[in-house]
Amino acid sequence: MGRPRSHQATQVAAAQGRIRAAGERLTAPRAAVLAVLLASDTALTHHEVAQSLRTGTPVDRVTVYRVLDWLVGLALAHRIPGEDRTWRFRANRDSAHGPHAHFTCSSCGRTVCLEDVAVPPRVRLPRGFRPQKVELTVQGLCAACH
Amino acid sequence: MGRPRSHQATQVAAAQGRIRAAGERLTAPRAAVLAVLLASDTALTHHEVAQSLRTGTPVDRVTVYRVLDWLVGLALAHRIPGEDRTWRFRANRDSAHGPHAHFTCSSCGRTVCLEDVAVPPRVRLPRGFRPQKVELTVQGLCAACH
DNA sequence: GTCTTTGCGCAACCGAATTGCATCTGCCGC
DNA sequence: GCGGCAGATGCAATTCGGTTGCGCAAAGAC
Ligand SMILES: [Mn+2]
Ligand SMILES: [Mn+2]
Ligand SMILES: [Zn+2]
Ligand SMILES: [Zn+2]
Repeated sequence: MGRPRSHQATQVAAAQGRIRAAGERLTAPRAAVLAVLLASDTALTHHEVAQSLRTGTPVDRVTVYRVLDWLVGLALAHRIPGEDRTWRFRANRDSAHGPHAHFTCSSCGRTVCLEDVAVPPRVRLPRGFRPQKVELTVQGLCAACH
Repeated sequence: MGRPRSHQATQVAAAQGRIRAAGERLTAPRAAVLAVLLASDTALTHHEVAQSLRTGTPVDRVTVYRVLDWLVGLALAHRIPGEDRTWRFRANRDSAHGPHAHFTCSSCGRTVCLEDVAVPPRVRLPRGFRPQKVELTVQGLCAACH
């Protein structure tokens, strides 16, 4: 299901380029993890990432966690909180991508970015409250599970 | 900090009334948990609820979980997903309360309902996607942590 | 008061994520 | 190319929020 395994392999070079461009230390786990994210059209859990790496470049689960965090810190990926209390990760494609909504299928768990749905720019808060981040999440059934 | 302990005690009668009105079996843990929620002006984690019950009516943690779920099922409370992967719970005050946004302080963790901020009623989804629930969460600093 | 149904407490369990620490390795300076 | 060192990895153990199974207790119907 999904695209051929080769797609992920072709993303390794792209991943290496991005890591180098960020002026960061290039390692096999980092390139491999980022390549997995780049090859996916849905946001992935750490578990799904580790699974994808089983064949080819096995990476310790802890390292997967650390690399994902590191990617988020560098803004090479973003982290999406899930109703099931697991983070999901997606590579940031274009550098000019703003905060957007997310959709999670309550049946299959697939999470996709709704890139064209911006989060409400202004929310009325109580006096003295200062906003930092706004999260807009839609739960429902995806086209496949419909 | 917060209001006097007595406030929680005064809510026990109110809690009993609500449970009876729902036609459900009345037990000490149920009334105690709901009373804690009613006495709080912020949404509480299961841990905070259990903590509140330590003195007075100690309730097993599993029972707290089950009662909270049960309250949500009866629509006597609602559950708020948190960035820190813990649910928070708040009693439903007025019967006519719709879906609303929530605010979580990234410093002290306090979560409040933004009752007057409605979630976006319509979100543009990909073809074949069917929405079920929309969650709007703001993270930032509350007045106390500002 | 008895009976049945349902909730409670306890202990064990689970999965996601984190931490501590020893070892390894990019990559900078030479 | 060749150290050397800061920083990344792997492994084991741990934390933490939440769940499950089951025997016992008690609510409330009669
Ligand atoms: Mn996204
Ligand atoms: Mn609320
Ligand atoms: Zn689906
Ligand atoms: Zn605060």
